[in-house]
Amino acid sequence: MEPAVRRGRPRSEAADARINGAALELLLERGYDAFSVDEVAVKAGVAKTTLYRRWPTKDHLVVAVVARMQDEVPVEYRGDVRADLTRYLNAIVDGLDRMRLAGRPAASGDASAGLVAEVAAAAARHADIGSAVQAMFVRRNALVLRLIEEARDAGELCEDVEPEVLFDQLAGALYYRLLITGRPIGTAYVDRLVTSVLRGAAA
Amino acid sequence: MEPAVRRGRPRSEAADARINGAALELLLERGYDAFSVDEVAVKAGVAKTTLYRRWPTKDHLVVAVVARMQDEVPVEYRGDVRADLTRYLNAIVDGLDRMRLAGRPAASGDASAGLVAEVAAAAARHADIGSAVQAMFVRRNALVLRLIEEARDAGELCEDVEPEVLFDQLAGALYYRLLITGRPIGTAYVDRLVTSVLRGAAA
DNA sequence: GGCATTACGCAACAGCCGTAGCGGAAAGAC
DNA sequence: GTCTTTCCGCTACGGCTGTTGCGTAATGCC
Repeated sequence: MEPAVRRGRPRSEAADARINGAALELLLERGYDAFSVDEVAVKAGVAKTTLYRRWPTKDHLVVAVVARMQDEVPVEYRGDVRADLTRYLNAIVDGLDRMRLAGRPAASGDASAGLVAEVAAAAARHADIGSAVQAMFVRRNALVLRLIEEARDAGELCEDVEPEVLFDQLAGALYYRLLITGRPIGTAYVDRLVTSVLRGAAA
Repeated sequence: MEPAVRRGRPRSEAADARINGAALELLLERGYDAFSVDEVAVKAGVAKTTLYRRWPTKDHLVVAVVARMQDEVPVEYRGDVRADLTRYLNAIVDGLDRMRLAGRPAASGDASAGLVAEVAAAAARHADIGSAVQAMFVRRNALVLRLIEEARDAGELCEDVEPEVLFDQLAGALYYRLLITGRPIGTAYVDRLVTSVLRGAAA
């Protein structure tokens, strides 16, 4: 894809590192609105044009920062769909929780959409971000879809279960509560959700 | 709540009407980014300060415009949960579809988050918008929760079904596809979704 | 070494958001 | 009628986003 060796002067990796550090720090402590590209440039000791040479808009920068703080969630079928899905969903919730903004104390259990909502909005605003976000979720979800298929093949789930729909029910409920209704998401809710979803799918 | 009679000079209702018209038109044809408060003021023939006297930020104005284009979705239990829920969810999808931006052709069936994502982001940015949005959804969803309860009491659903969780699965899947994965949402998908959800809940 | 290419820092700019101050207009309160 | 309160239009402003132009630095290619 990308030519390994590019023609002119190479990008300063030191600048990359300083920008990433400054942007991450400022984004978490300020939130999207008060997060300013100018300030990132100053804090990183870099000209603003250097930032815009890497990301065409503030949205692209923010999404890149958020994407970088996403770590892999282990997905593995260990022979118990209920336990495996519960573990996975709880990991997702933890990941979302870690993306809460520093400023907002977020009364315990409160679902603070924070940066997730900004990423969704950025995806809606810019087609290229939308494609990238979708691709990321397709890749992540593929593992869970395989897990569901394995559980079905192992006889834990009905033959005619639709993995995609089943997963939409699980993940959708979480994101719906996070982004729309703002209701709390705890381990108790995850348990209730998995119970409700699996009741119709269990063999 | 609000004092019916206020003290000083009353707000110009003519200005209200012109602002609403101009804002709605410009928002739909431009999208959130290119939608400019200055331009609304010019198009409405009104000073910018008149706008900011009504809405403290651009986000508040946008959310107000979007809220005004939401019409009531009829919810009624007619004795067939599957049909009733399917009808309701399809109405939701239609409503979301109507909020698509004029500019984006949205390849048939494509879920274009458009303004929905912006409202979610605005809710995450401003606590007062968040509260208002949540209250709106609580009110809307209350009708569907009652529908589910009636169906349960009528013996169509299990005794121990949890209406809130069940509804999260349904609505969540739709918004998840719309906002996150961007996968298409059609009547066929709604059918598959309702089938999957009701299978575990049916008595 | 010389050339094309790309990155860097710096400065200036247009457009937008949101605020502040002003004179004047339209209502209620007395 | 007078006073107070609130709205209106106007102007100006600070801060942010994103762009442009310029001189300079670093790399590959010949």
